[in-house]
Amino acid sequence: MTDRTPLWQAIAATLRAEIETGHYRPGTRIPSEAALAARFGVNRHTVRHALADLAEAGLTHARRGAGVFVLARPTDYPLGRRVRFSQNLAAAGRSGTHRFTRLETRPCDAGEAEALALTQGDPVHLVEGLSLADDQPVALFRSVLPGRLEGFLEAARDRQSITAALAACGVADYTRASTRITAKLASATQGALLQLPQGAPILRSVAVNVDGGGRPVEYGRTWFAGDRVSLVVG
Amino acid sequence: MTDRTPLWQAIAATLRAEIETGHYRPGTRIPSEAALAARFGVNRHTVRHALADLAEAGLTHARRGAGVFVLARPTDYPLGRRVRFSQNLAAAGRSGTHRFTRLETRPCDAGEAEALALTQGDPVHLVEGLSLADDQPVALFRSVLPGRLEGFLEAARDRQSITAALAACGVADYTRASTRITAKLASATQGALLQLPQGAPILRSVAVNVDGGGRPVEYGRTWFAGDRVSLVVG
DNA sequence: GAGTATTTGTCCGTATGTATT
DNA sequence: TAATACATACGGACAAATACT
Repeated sequence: MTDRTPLWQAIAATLRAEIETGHYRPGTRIPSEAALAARFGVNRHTVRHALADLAEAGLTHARRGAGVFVLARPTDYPLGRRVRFSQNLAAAGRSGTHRFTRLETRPCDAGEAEALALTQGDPVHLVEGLSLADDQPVALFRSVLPGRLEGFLEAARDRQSITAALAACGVADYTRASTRITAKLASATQGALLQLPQGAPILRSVAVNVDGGGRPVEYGRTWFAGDRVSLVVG
Repeated sequence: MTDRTPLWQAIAATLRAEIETGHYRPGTRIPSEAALAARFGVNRHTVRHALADLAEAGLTHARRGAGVFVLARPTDYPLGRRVRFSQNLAAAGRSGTHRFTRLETRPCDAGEAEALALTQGDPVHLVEGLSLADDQPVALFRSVLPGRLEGFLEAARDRQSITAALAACGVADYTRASTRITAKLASATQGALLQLPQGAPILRSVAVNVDGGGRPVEYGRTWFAGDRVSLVVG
């Protein structure tokens, strides 16, 4: 019985298995195209065809002059009605932390006013920061909360958690009213903060969270490193 | 009472309103920075600050040497447990259609086998196509379905609908088991099909749909034009 | 900083088997 | 059957980015 599966598919399957069993670990380099061609006894182009398949599936990424690297499997980031950022990464088996880079109270602009059902110029609390998974930046966030929540900023600074700070302000529970997700390209500053090249793909999510009574309590925008995160729905 | 809202915010709000009321239509150019500066009686840099705000919000896009253009409002694409592609765009008040570009049955590869709980080489039906909203391409999709669904391809061709074809094969209802969303850059071919430049941001969603008994019936991958679609959760 | 070797990306070509017309 | 198109596989050459000395 002749084997009719193309060579490149067989090679791709072999490499895929070796990545998934951990023989080639995330972040490490796999052998060069020339080395793989020698190992499988095929032409370099045949190896390239297989590698293209892996890259298309998001398993590897080639850097010219450097080699082909195994990508970390994107951190799953569940999106549900009752999702807390800090819990997500913990659930994914990663050490998830975040750093607040800005905490202030100021008048809101038109967009923020619309999202939070306020009128322009009303005071809002602003929290900006950076989410890290295993010490690697995965997301930038900017949360805007209505100014009626007195003492929110201090609570956020002390507890280093938006959820805990909301609880301290009497908002014990809140749910995700809606989330919009679009793809953008990283700006220079976003790229610098997320340690991505400018022009790298990022996911922008815009979410409005409401309290038990349906009143908006948080207008959050988050920019995820597109290749380090996958948002999971359902 | 003195007005304490910054000039640039007032200008941004004015332009935002003019875009949203349709005074400036998607795809068209808004007046030059110099013209806007003259209109509002401010320095060009103040106008630039306002325009930067609009661009950051995804309303406009500046092209050096050409001008500032109004972007089409992204089509909202709800993601729920029981979501049908064709219904989405209709619900968004747009004329949503899709064209199938490929219909065939062939042995599955390793990744498809894992997603559908099959073994590699088992026959699967493949449906590829293009989703259009108002005659503008918004998404590419590739659905893979287990080969045990006899007559699926013919049903899909006749009815031009995956949902209807599944119903014809006895799968009356199916739900979204999980969806993963990541951001990628458009490849050359994706860009050509979606009428986007290569390197434009796209959303890749990978979904597995299951029948009532929890058996996988569809492994669908969709690539959305990142700036023409926003996925809505909740 | 300069120079060299390595590695991937892209192009040229050739040949063969398979499926479609 | 013949012509055509397509996928697969191999070989070579050079460019571009990177790594290393």
